[in-house]
Amino acid sequence: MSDQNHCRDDDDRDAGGISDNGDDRPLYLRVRDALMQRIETGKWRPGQVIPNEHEIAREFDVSQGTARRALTMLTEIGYLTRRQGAGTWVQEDSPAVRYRFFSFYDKNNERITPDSRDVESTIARANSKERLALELDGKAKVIRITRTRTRDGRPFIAERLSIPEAHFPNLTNEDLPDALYDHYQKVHKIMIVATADKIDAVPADAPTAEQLRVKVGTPLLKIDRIAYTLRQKPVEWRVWLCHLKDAHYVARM
Amino acid sequence: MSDQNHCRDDDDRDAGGISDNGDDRPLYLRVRDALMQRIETGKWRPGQVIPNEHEIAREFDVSQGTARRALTMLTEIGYLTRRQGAGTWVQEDSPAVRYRFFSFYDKNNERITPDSRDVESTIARANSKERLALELDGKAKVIRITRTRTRDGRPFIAERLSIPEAHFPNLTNEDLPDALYDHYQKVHKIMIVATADKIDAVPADAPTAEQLRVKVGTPLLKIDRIAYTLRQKPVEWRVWLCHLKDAHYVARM
DNA sequence: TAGTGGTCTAGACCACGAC
DNA sequence: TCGTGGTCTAGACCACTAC
Repeated sequence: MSDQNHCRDDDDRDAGGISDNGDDRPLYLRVRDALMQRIETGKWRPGQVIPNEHEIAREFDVSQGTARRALTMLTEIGYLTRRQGAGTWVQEDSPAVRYRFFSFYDKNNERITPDSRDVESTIARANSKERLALELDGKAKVIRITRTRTRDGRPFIAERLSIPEAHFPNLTNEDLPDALYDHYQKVHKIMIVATADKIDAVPADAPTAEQLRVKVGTPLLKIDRIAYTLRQKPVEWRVWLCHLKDAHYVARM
Repeated sequence: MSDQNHCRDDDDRDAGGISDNGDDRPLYLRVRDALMQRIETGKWRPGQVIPNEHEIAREFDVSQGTARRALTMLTEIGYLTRRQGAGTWVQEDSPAVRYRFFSFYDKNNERITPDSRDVESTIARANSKERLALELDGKAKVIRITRTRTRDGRPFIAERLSIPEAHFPNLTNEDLPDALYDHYQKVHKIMIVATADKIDAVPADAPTAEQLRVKVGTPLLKIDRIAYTLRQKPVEWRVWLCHLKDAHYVARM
């Protein structure tokens, strides 16, 4: 705890607050991360109402303003929803949340929620591109997954992705749902909070053309994505090749 | 001013603070907008140091925390830069700022700053797509601009855009620089703070192929963008057709 | 009506930067 | 050393929601 407050009694440190354990970051960050952990580990479940800011302040032995700052940050990154007069909840686990990084919309500007098929996964030593993308050392292994994403039963995205095997033990033995980021969070306690996409247009090569049922040379949208955790660590590299008939990818700045 | 503060004297209202003038929004928003206006109108110029938060608080007759909140918001949207121990400045007018919405990078992940040529502009009654995109009524006029964006002298983007004539008087008589958003702000006091891009891959048609010096049918990246002011008003619709050899568009979420 | 989040204040100490 | 922004507190009132 900080000693900078002139009003508090320094003798009661660690009598209910969060211990500093060598963590000299500001209080609001420590409270934020402690609350975040409760959400990520499922102690506080989606949809659940959490204690009000007075109670949180008392629990961590900080002022209401500091607790509030932590809660505001968690609201901004989408972990929490707050409503004046009502309370604070963990963000609902809706399709809109599960697919919030799947930024494809149809011609009516409604979000597309895809299905998947032909899922295949293998484990291998990371190649040079994977080591660069995922910041891995020479001996690291990766899990490679390929899928065909479909929309109303028709293939529209050829997907291939790589993730560090060390972070996702046993993943190859699990049933993989369509929404992988959601799966990472629930099963592997890894939350994706940011992505960086490199985008270009490319002609379809022969295998991709067959996979997406288009002619060779058809213009495809290529999206090359790195996904990051809150600590800015890259944990997934994926490439999408998309044939978006009557649809589009949306980017906001 | 608010009456909710138990410590302040209600009789000194409007004796130096910001008047409410029917504006019942929170103080921090009123202070934010007042400061923003000074930046947008050029009263505070890029690179200039502005008064510290105590002085701003005193000027607007609010607490330091309230002034701070306004300053923090302006920092988050890129109007200001703050450095502990040093001070607060209006954001420098660098190429990185001028082209911050031009999100193209080369193969070394360095930002591309384009040139322009073959600029043409006309004024016309808005068509139905323009009325929809820019939220205009039936009689509104628009300025249409077409340009070829070049990189090291070679064309790589075919650009066409529409803006409401009412917001940009005399623009067709002005020398247009490469960075239009910067021009909008400096000359027309309209600041672009957000964009929404719809993205897809399309084959090059004949005129575009000639403009970009590629074969008909070459895959092009198509970016369909609406640009918004801080008040969420759409003020520009632009379409880019891009042939990105050894480059890519970047989107972050 | 009770309880929640939202706004606001006054004032303290700390970390950092310029001199 | 002095001035700046950054953190933190304690406590007030307001606006809204659920009961």
